[in-house]
Amino acid sequence: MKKKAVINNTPVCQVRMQAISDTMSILSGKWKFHILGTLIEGEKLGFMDLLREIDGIGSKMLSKELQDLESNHLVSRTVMDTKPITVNYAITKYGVTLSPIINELAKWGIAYRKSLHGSK
Amino acid sequence: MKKKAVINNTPVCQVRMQAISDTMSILSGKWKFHILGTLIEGEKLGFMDLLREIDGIGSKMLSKELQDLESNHLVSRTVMDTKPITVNYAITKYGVTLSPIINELAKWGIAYRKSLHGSK
DNA sequence: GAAAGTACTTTCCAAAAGGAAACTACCCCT
DNA sequence: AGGGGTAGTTTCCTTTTGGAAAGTACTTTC
Repeated sequence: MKKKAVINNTPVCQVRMQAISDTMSILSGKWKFHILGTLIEGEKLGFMDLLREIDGIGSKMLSKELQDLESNHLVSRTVMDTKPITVNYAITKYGVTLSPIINELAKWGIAYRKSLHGSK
Repeated sequence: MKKKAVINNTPVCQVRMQAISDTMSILSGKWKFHILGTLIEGEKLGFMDLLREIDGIGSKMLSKELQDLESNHLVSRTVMDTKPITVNYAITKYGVTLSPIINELAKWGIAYRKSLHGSK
């Protein structure tokens, strides 16, 4: 008799797995968390500000990632009609709902560093 | 006067950012969360079990991801001396500490689906 | 009118990630 | 000795990701 599949994959598990995939696909890429984290700290930053704040990122990636985040309503983009045209990027109310995730990731990462230290 | 950098990037922020990068690099790749999630549900699964449980994964990826997870002590691998040799994979005590992250990701993803539904 | 600042986009390329299929190797059963 | 199960590894290929550098366009300041 051949084992056919799915033992633990109940509907509940499937939904959870799908949900995790959704979240991760929205937050995928090397820079999403850096951008979100920076925007959560310093509200309302311009493109060049972000370029300076986020060490190592290039303008192509910053532009692309901001578009991704904007299309998912996590970040807002407002063109100001100042003398030299400026653009304000900010986290949205919805973007702030990611805070628990970001906090858990940071907490775990900090504990991870400590555990490496302790085990040596 | 040229703007030089780092407005909000205080030491605290730097540490948080680093921690998030650490966590994400450990959990990187398409399959890590699927594997961890499956192992958290059904404890002690064999290689072929995982291959069947995780829809779409191939043996190469499964093998590689399991090695990654094992080297970070999130998953244990035990060779059983049964008649046809079998191997037990299980989450470690340490791996279970990822639960809060996984739960937050799932929670957010479920809410995200609902918000898509509601806005239409 | 040249330099410098705003905000990007485009091109070109290298590296990383991931998948399909085949292959190894060993054991059990009939 | 052939079929089926265990646990992987290897090869070859395509897709995705990301980076460096240069270019666009428009404005203010010296």
